[in-house]
Amino acid sequence: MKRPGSSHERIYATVRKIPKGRVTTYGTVARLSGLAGQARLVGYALSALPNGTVLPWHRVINAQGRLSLEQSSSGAGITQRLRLEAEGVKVDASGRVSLARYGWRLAETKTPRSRPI
DNA sequence: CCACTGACGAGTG
DNA sequence: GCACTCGCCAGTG
Repeated sequence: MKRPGSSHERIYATVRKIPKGRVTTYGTVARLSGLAGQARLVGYALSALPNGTVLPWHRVINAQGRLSLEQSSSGAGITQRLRLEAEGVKVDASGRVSLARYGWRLAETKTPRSRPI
């Protein structure tokens, strides 16, 4: 049953489920939160994150496998990159991440092929 | 209530 | 790979 609560809470709950060393896309988070097709809502929810909220938001990237924040030329983009690398996720110079390698859930289930680690 | 903006996704050229 | 368009929802003035 769906709870008429805030969509933000569902999104936060989903983001919290992302295992360490893995990344996922906004669309995936939206889907797992019951908000399929509303990837923008995820981005909006994360942008409205209260100060001091504990959430692995840095594991959420866009469908292109890039760090949206880094693209937007924001200081936070650097933080996301550092946090990902600290977890073992390799980030390209262009802020690109291999979804085929670190992709969580969808990418993992849809592409169960061997992962050249 | 209307217009604009925003951490997106998918499609098209 | 890049630029543009449409669709989606929420917040702000």
